[in-house]
Amino acid sequence: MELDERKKKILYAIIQNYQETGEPVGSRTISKYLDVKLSPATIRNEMSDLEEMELIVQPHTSAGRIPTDKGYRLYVDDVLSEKELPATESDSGILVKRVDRLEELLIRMAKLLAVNTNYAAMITGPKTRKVKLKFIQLSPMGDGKILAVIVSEGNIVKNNILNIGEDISMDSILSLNLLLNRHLAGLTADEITLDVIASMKEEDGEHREIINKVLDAVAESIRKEDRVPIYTSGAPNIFKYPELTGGDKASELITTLENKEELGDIVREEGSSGEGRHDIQVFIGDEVPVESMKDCSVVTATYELGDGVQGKIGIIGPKRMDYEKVVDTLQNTMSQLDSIFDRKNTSDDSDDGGGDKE
Amino acid sequence: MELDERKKKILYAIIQNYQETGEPVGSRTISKYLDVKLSPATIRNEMSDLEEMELIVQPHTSAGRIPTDKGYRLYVDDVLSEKELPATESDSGILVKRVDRLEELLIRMAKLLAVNTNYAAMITGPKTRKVKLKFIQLSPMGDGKILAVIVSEGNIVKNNILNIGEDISMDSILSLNLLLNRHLAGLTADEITLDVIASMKEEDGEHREIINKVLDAVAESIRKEDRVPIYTSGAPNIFKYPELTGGDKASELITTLENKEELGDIVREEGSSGEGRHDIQVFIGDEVPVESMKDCSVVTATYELGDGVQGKIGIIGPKRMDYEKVVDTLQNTMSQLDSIFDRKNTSDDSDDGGGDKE
DNA sequence: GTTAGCACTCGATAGTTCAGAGTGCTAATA
DNA sequence: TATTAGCACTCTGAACTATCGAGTGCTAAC
Repeated sequence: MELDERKKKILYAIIQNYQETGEPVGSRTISKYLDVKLSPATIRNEMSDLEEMELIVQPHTSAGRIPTDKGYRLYVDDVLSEKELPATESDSGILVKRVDRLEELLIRMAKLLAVNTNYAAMITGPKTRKVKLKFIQLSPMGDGKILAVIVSEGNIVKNNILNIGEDISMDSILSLNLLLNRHLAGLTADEITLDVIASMKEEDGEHREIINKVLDAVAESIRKEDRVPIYTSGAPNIFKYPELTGGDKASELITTLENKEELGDIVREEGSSGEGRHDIQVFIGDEVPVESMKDCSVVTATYELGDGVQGKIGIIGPKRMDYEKVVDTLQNTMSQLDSIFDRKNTSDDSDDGGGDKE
Repeated sequence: MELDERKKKILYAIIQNYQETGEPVGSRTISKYLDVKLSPATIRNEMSDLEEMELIVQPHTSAGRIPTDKGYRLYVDDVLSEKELPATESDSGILVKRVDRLEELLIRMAKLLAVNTNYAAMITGPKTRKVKLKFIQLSPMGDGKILAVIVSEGNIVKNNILNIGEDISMDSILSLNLLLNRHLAGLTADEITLDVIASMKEEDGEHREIINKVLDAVAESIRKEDRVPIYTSGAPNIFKYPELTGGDKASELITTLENKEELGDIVREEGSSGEGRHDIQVFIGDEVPVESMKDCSVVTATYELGDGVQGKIGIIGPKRMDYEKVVDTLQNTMSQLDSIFDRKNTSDDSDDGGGDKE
């Protein structure tokens, strides 16, 4: 069967209507909704065809129709591909201020997304293994411990406390700092191999033993960090959509969003429709690789903070989500993240750091 | 009216029964439940009295009784005051390993509490304003920025990126480091007043202007940190208690737990029943100072990581929560936190840092 | 090809009935 | 005097029924 222009129009009308109401939509409604004048009966005939094509279904006889995953897929692919890059700068300026710390920025972004879209939002930290090391700074903490501050490209700062077991002289610390930075600056975590460490060990002067210990600890702590953090926000938004809260669904969804482990499956997944810039992907219903989200759709996008530091951002909502708006919002957010980073050098004053989040 | 021993027994039986089932409990049930033999009729008479005393109520005529807030209060005060400090070391050893970073430790503790109790858990970071500064380490980052690493008593590490606007020489950094540590080490955030800063400014040698800038930035970033972070875990546990999920309750609760701001009201509150060590407090129903939690009870405790570094930990559940178990669990957790800190010096190897959480 | 008309289906809502749990009261009992 | 048995009464929740209305599919007319 052919999907002609009129059928398409009707399908989209159904999708949009269902988007707003969450109720199955009938032929009479569409008849009034469409710009061309068609009687309900005609619509019914067309609907019957659409149903045969598996683009819409009836939840039960004598209810209106709702779109199937396949119907959504068609709509999403079609409508979103026509969209130009919006390049609307909208409100970027207002939101981004006094934030210098990545973690907090990401959490804030997620929150913003959730509020703007009325869906749940998730965001991952950047994959740090591909980020270049800027410098390392060791400081003695007493008690046989050393504080290692590791700063990477993009001013991503990490603290590790190394437990060496014996105290170390100030001189050794200083020469270690020099040694480390001389060898490691500019490398990514992936590039810091055992060979590199070994060649550093060759070079050290006195205190060979303790220095080796420190080197090993530093190397390990740099290389270990492979689990990217995931933040979520707006989980309670799902309560706005009755189709997501029936039975135990709400509970399961909230659990998934709180635990976050499974969410990793989404950001790892290669979506079915790569969408140009920012690599926007749409998962609809069963396409979502998380069991508790088979009634949801997820839209993800990739942000990049220069130098290949990239992460994912995602919106989780009902299948009848407003895909257009979500994609717009995501693209906007991306632009913001990009621009924050671009003007990083000219950004304003200091801001707090520390392991706090609210 | 007098609350004699028998009435008390019946009240407690009602509370315990209701705890298990979540259903109103009738006279026949209690009659079978009690160790002494009493007919349902007798129980009914007593129940009638208890109702008059506002310790129990009927949700409707011809349903069993459920305890009122007042009834719970009596029970909690009575039962918990009789408890000895358990000093059960139980399973502390297993859980605490390879954690050296406070944030992660706290999150893990919250998760553990949530899993063990089947309620929701919250935990605050320590109040850092009262923690003594151990040392400060400045490092140049380029682009007119300086990384300030601030280490406090208890190895609480914070990074602040200071935006000075102009680059600064290595020499200046070194002398600044010396200056800062000479003046500030051992002081708490509260003690670092404008006077202290002023006296440091007096002392500097050359580059007076830029050094003043840095000093101001450092001082501000130390003093600013007054919002303690709050972590939660196990929010989805509330779905296990139907009385918390009726209507919009679940949504509101989850929202509160996600936003966390309001939770601050609980930890700030002075509870009505200070309970000896660890300062355990129980809020029942209306006593909870958060609107969306008027159907809940909250049990909080204070942990202390030596040197006055303290924070709060809390369990949020239905009013029919198992108070005894919760208090036990909290006390256990406290002991663990204490002991972690005690043996901090002998703890094992390094662990990851970074702003990650899962 | 479109539309009007009509019989039909089915879900949701409201009303009804009914069984069961639980009560309060009264009178009998120890 | 305290306890208990007995009984009438109340109320909830589940099951069942009737009804309404939205929406359909089909047929026949335009």
